[in-house]
Amino acid sequence: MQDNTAEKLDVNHYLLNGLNPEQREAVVTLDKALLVLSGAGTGKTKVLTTKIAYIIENGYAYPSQILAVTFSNRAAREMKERVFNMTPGADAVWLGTFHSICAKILRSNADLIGLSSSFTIIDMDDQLKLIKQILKEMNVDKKMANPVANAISRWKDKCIRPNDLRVDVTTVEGKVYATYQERIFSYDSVDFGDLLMYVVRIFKENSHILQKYREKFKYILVDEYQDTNMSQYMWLRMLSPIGAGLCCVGDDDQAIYSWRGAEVGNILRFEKDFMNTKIVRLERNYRSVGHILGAAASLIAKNTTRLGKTIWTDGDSGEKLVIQRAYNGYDEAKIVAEKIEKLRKESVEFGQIAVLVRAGFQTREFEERLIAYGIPYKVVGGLKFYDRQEIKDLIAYMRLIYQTNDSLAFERIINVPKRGIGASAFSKLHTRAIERNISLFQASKDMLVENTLRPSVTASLTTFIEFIKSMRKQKELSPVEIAKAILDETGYMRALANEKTLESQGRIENLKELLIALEDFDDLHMFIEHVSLVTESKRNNADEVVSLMTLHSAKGLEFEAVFLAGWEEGVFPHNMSLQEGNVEEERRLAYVGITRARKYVYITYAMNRKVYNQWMSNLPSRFLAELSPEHVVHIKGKTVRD
DNA sequence: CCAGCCGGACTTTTT
DNA sequence: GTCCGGCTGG
Repeated sequence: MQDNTAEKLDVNHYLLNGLNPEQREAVVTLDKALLVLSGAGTGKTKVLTTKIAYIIENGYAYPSQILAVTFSNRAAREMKERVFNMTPGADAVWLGTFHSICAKILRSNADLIGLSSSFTIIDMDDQLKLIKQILKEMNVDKKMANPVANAISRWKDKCIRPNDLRVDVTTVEGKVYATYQERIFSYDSVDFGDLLMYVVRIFKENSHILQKYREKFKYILVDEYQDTNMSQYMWLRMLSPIGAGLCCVGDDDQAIYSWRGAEVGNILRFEKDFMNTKIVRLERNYRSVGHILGAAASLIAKNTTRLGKTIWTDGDSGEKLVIQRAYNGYDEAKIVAEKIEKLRKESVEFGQIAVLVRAGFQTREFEERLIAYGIPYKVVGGLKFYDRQEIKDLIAYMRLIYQTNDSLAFERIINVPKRGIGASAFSKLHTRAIERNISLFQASKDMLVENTLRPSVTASLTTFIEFIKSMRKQKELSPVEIAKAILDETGYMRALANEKTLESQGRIENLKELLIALEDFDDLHMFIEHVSLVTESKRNNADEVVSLMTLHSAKGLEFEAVFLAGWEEGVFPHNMSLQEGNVEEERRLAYVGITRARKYVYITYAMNRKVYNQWMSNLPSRFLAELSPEHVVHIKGKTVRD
């Protein structure tokens, strides 16, 4: 345009270096609603990060005018790191998960919903507790808690509120939903689904707010678009009604979250939804050898509802996929462990090896074998650091100190460590809180004034309440100091130390670890926000250990060698999916699994397997037959038994 | 109120 | 098998 064109071209040139033509096109296309269909291993993160840098470096927008949303914290972190390396000033970019971005927006507009800006974000644990509570009041079997929690989440995924006609109030789920929503609101809390639902509602009901954000975000980038649910879609459509400046990256072949409310339809419908759209396909794969890509392509081709794309490489065809039959689950784990040892001798690092399974519980059998073989491993996505009992206890104290209305936190710790306030005393407090629609903390204070509780309960409840109050007063304390005071003054640490078991030892270690992590935070609120939204601990990344995880949590990762275990009908594809008639999603899961590998894929299946303490024989997974024969080798061989 | 024992349910995937 | 929750006796 002007005299600085040459300079701009130089900048462009520098950033676009090393991109293939399609990637380049995806980066420089800014004036259209752009959908980047990005096959596995085709460099979508590279495109996204380069695009952000490109926008900033060329001055098309200020960093703060760019919104980039991902699904996982891992993806957000990776993107942040890579963008920062490319361009300074990128820290002003609104880059984060859907949930963290929404939390940010909701905090600055909480009053419009009737929440305080310091509302609490509750996790699934609290959610389930609350639902169980409500079920108990309704005299319904607690077994319903999980189905109810699920139903509520699915409604929220679609921005359906309790009074919506689509909620059938004659069902348990519908009834609980209304009470649940009232109760959680009275606690000044929101759950994951609320984060999106409330922001959508704010946008809908306050056009000036929506307008503000629309003007603010000149460019919106969305990662894993195939996994967006209805409320995320509504959210995006409101922020970018015609799709100007919108760039969605995704792969319909890797849509594996329908059970969580994701709608593949969103990506399939892209061209109809927005004006002036453009689709760029990234098909050139830089990750895997030819046989792996060939096998993956032949499998996914069996799906009927796809936009269609074929990943390819001009690199080596490499080794064929190995399919091996095992006599039973035990043998399967043994085969895998032995093969891992062999790979290690061929100098494949442990950190470059992953064992992927369909369901979380399947990791146990492999853990046992790996321990027996002395192979170091980690279970990814299993018990998360912030999910551990002792960590949640400590955080509950901090939550209560920060926000005394947080009755879920109150309930968690009122008798932890044991201070003689058991079920009966608690139930009195709870009843009072419900009757007057006040927090448990307030109810406690009231009942202490009335002095209607048993003397021993009065004494310890007073101590507890006073402790919380005094911590609240000491504003100058840092989060670490607060945490130390909690562990000390409540006797929590002492109680643990007295147990002297291996388990309590580990818990103490975990708490110490948390204290170290706490040093990164200057105020309590920042830390609480962090733990509410970030479920994984960032460490353990560089460990040279074998990764054990579900296919779902493997998405976005890559390894030199990948073991895909339990390929049997009923296990994978899973029975539930078969019943729901959702085999295509299982097939996509298989596709995701295979494409995690750079060089080696080993697929195993067991003829017999113990489920619920009962032996079952399963047929080999249908997916095995769907892999094009030219890319695989079968080893039916001997059954290895001890 | 609490510790310890017993019986049943559990297993799809998670921000 | 294991974990959780309910029941019972101290």
